[in-house]
Amino acid sequence: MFDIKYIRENPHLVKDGCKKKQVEVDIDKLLEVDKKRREVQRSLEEIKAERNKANKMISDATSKEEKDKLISEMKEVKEKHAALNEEFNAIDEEFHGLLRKVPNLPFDEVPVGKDDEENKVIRKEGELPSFDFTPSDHLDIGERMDIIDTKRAAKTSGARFTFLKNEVVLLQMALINLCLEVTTKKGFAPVITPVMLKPEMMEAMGFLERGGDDIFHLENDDLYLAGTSEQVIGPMHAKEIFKQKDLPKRYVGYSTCFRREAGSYGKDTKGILRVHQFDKVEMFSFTTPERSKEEHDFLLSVEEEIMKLLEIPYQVIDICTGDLGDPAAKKYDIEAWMPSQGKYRETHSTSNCTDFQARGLDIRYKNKEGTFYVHTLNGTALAMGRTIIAILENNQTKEGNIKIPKALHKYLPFTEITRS
RNA sequence: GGAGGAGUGCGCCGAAUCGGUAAGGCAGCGGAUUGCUAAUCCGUAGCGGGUGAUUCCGCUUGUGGGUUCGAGUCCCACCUCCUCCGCCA
Repeated sequence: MFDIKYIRENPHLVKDGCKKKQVEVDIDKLLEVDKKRREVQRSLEEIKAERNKANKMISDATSKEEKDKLISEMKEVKEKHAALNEEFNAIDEEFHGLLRKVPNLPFDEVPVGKDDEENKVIRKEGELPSFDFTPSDHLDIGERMDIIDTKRAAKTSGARFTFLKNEVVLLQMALINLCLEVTTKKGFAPVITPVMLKPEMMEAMGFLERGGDDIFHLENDDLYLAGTSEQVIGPMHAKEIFKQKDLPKRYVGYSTCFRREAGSYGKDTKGILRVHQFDKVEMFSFTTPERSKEEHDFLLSVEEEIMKLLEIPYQVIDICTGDLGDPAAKKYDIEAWMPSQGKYRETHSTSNCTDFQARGLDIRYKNKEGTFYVHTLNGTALAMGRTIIAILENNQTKEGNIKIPKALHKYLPFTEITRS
């Protein structure tokens, strides 16, 4: 949720930010409703004060006649109060409906652009592999070696599902272990999260207003399936107040993630790049506002450290305003090199959501000066499916084997995937 | 799924008769004082509104409704936790 006070004081900055994000919100209407709402609230408070006073008199009254007289007078006030209350509820609902539509604003330094075409490459790392043969794509490798089976998954579950099998299962466990080792050494507390969460929490995290189509909803129980453990780790501390000395509070979550991939029909239909279900290790930080930019750089540095350990060539992207989600003020993606496609594809994403989610979740921190909203940040430590693709494709040999990156050797009983 | 019990101000504990308008304690934080591994004393809930500022007003007893002049207290629905039964990896 965005800060209404800021909107009142800086309406054109907010309008400008919404425009940059390609989001349509009627800020003038919001301010008009806000003004009306406060007026109604004021008269409501006056009438409540009147009732409180009169009720005190009634409880202090000594004679029955006096009491009855006061009570009969109060019946009228009660009706006036009820009418006013109804008016307030209606306008309050309209107000929150409009306020919910306001996204977080991008930082000034975020490149302005319409869509992902205008994202900026910040840097490239790692050397691209050169093959003296035509590299196979991950699905060919996977089927040949019997480590990925999307055909049978289609039979059991439908399109965009997969069975991971044999060595790739152990590879995934090794990847999880590597991530947990790197992150816990840096002070992230590991957590396995629920994968279902309540509508109000999903809403507070800023995922429902736009982008709700991508989320699975369990009708019978009115619960959402998490698209990332970020959506669950934020609400973990809802309605809590941290002490400043306990910040930054860092978690590394491991969970299965679910996405409907609505609107991506026909896109990346082959293999396991874009599936309804995958596992992911996710970092999440609660910080003070002063520290959030520094924390964002830190999360990015952890992502890069893991990519370097895995020896996967990648590029870092500064996401432009039009491609930012509602809750984010700034976002970096990491894209890994996929030899079969001859391009970089997204594997990581890290966002600074400033106080946008914290306000909705009511998560604050306290110091000598007072109580303030925290900033929340998230970042992918490692998304399993896509990283597995990068490892399979970048490390294939002429003989048709897959070399495992050294950093994973200590977690595995093999250093190469082979088929004789 | 069935039966019973519970939820009180960032945290922990906890009082409030027949409905009369949220005591108190601990912790934490701020301050004072003493002076030495600490003790004592004072202050301190949050949010919203309003004001130049202070005073001030309103809301909040798990959540949302209802009854009433007035609800922590009575009624309804829901949430969470505990106990028992049933089912179950």
